[in-house]
Amino acid sequence: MAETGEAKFGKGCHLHLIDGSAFIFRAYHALPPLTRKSDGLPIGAVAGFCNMLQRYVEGNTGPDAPTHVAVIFDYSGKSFRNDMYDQYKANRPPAPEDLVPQFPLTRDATRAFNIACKEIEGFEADDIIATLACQARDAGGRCTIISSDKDLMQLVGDGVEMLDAMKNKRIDRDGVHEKFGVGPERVVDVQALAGDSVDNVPGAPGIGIKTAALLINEFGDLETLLDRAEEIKQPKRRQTLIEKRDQIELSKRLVQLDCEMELDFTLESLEVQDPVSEKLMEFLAEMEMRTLSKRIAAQLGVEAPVIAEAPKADTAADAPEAIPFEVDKYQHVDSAAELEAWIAKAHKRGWIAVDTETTGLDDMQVDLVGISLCVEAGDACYIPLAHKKGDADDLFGSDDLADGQMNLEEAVSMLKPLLEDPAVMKIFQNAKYDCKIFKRYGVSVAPIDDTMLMSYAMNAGVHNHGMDTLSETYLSHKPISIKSLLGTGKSAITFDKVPLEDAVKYAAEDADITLRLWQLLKPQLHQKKVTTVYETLERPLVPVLSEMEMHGVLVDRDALSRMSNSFAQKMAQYEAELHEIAGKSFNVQSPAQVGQILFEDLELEGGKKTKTGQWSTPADVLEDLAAEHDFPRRVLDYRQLQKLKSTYTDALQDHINPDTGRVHTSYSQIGANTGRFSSNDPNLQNIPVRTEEGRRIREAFVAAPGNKLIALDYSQIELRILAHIAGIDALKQAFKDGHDIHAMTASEMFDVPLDEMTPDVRRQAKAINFGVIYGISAFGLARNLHIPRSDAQAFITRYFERFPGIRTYMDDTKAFAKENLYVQTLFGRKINMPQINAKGPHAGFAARAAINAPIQGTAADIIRRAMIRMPSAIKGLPAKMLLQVHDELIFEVAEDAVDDTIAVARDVMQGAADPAVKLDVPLVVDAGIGDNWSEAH
DNA sequence: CCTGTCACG
DNA sequence: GACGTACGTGACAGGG
Repeated sequence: MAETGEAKFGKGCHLHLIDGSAFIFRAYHALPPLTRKSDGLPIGAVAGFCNMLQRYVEGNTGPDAPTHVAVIFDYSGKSFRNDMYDQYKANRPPAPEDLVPQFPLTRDATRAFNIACKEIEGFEADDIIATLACQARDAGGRCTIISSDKDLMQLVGDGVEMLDAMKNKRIDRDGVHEKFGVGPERVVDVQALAGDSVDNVPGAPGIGIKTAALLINEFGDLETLLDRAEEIKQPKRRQTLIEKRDQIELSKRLVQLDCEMELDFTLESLEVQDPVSEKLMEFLAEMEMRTLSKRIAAQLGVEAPVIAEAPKADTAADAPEAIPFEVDKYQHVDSAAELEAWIAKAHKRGWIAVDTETTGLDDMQVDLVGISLCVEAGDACYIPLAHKKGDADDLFGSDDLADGQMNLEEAVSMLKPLLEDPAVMKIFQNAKYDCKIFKRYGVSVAPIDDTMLMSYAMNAGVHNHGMDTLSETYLSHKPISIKSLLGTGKSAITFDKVPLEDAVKYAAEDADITLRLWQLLKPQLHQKKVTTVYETLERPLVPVLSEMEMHGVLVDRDALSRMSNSFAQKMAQYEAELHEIAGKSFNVQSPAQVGQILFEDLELEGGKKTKTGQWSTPADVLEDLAAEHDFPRRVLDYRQLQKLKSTYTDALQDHINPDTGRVHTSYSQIGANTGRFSSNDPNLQNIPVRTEEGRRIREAFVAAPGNKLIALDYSQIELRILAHIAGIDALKQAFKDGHDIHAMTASEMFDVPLDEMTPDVRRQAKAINFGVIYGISAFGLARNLHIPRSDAQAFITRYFERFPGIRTYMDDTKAFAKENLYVQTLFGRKINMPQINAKGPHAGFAARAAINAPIQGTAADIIRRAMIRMPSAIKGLPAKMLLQVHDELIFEVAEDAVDDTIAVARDVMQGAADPAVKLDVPLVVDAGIGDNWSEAH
């Protein structure tokens, strides 16, 4: 194998840069829509792409053969050029549906060919190509750009040439002159004038390439031409150049490629590598490309893989020869040489399963204890790094490190290049946790796959997605329990106290299981048609959420502490009053004791018992009783303060991280079956807002000095989605016209003209609108509005008369769910409904969930898409995305960038459904600014 | 560990 | 005809 990364790129070196996107699109259009036999995954473009790569590799002989090579891809999403001109590439149609899942596969293909594969967020492939070509030229080497894209022609010259792979034609200075009528250094000037309808570069109207070249050749360059435009003889042309000067200058900036990007890799790292036949054959076999694998096998002189005709096995039960779990075979790695061998294995294979062991569960505070790796099922290792010496005499163990461990810094620095290598897939169970740990040790892990997220994309609603569940379900294997190593409760130890021998078995097994799950689940994504969901709505969120969580939000501890004290005083007073009224001392915090006093001592009417036989004392019951007696009112007052104090003003202080001084929640992508996130430790998605007292807690969430908090929230997003999905013209029109949707509903239902609308009528309509989203029932509506059930039923009947499409949507959705056992969002997320055909009391429950899930889930998908695009959109602004609360995003922004950030973030949020889904209703985002969350909201 | 209660969208 | 229901979450306290 070639030695990597040492020989300096310079004279005699020849860099090949392949325009990956051009390859993909050419392959896609050149081939019929082939699909993988076993599961129907579209692979036409991948097959064509592999073919082209193979032909390219085969042709690499003779004087033009490269010493260095990379395939460069466009990073999906917007580039920095959209910041200059928001219409840039705006009339590009979205990629065809069956091409989208093939994009990541072409990256996999490139890695399988052992060719470097590069893409950088916020930049186009052309800019990376430009930067590398310039670097190669400046180092005295040659560069060949394999592309026929005219935008790249500006780079030609001084050792840089282009190669049109289709026509096998080299393009040098003369070739560029032939195309543009000017030399490479003036190409951008011609393009600036001629514009480009494909990329939506405006240019000068009425001027094409021919005229542009004429003008440039006459005046020398664009700047001179524009300065001396008065001298142009043709009146029309003269006028255009004078009037459209700004537009032309913008066009030049748009077509000018960036030669000075900061790259996180060097030319040397692109050195040509020998093909690794196992890796390539594995990939081709997975894609079930028989002909191509035979051809390439023959070329490499290896055995072609046997590709079965039958579909792949689904679960362990179907797998004929499952490799057994043998924990005694796992390797204990304690030397650099052993670790080096594992790293080499991973490079050769192109993937590796990784798991970290730490001293606890808080990824912002715990220490790394060890790392386990697995490349082949059954063959895993554990690298203990910070285990403590066990000391039989000392109950508390020892602070000394145990023997048989590598130095932590050394191991991490050895693993860093592998973990950051774009050509090697890193596989995790719950990647966010491990990635955050690694980030704290200076490693930015990418690319990643996550078996937990795969399971969620396929089986949300069917089972949970923890490793134990997945292992038992899919591998028929019960993993070693962590409790058996750590114990439980007060006597539990941390992982660094676990003896090495036990730790190796447990930790390596986790990596082994993760790898096996990945091998099993990854192909199932296609079978279940959720590859796009996984690739576009799940996996890209891992780095986004990691960054938000690690940044955290600033909380004013003193403000919380003052509130706690004030609440405590009031509570003591209320407690005394309650004891006085009851005539005895009791625990106000015990619902059982409160119930006894209410319904037995005070003999109030209307009490109900819970299923455990206790008196039930929820707020709405106490609210009703408050009309007759002071006692229930005071209990409500007490409970409110108790809630605010224990859950918020006290608990939040404990969550302030001592190192950062900020609060770092953790979001769970799999927390809700609908696609919503959940937030925990602490939950920052349920900070009070509905009462005056509660809102004061939001005042304690503050911006750092010199900054503001801004909050952007989707207005009525679920109702808008309902209007779209159910196709309700009246609702859609009202949203388009920007009308008050609840007033409009009320007007329709009760025949009240809008200008005679009363707040109460509007309030009732609002309750009905929300009821519809939840799968309305007369009981629920009646309880919410405090009206008789018959009245509620009449409202609902009336509503369905006026909006028959809503009933159709509900009926259709229920029918779909019963038939398919799942429902779907507009973006293809599946929410499984295994209970939908259950009889008995659960039936109504499942039906309402089925009605709600596509609406709530589509809204969740939309804000997920916005969040994924946000980091690149706000890059360059002094702004950080901090929090998500279902339909709201909160940012911390330097004061002078508040307006810019709102403009950019609002654009991203309002356009988040595009281009995958064209909504019939506009999405509207409201924004607030403040020194704290209360002001911003 | 489960239940009841209540905070949010 | 009765039953029990608005959809989705997480945290805390009480009590066994």
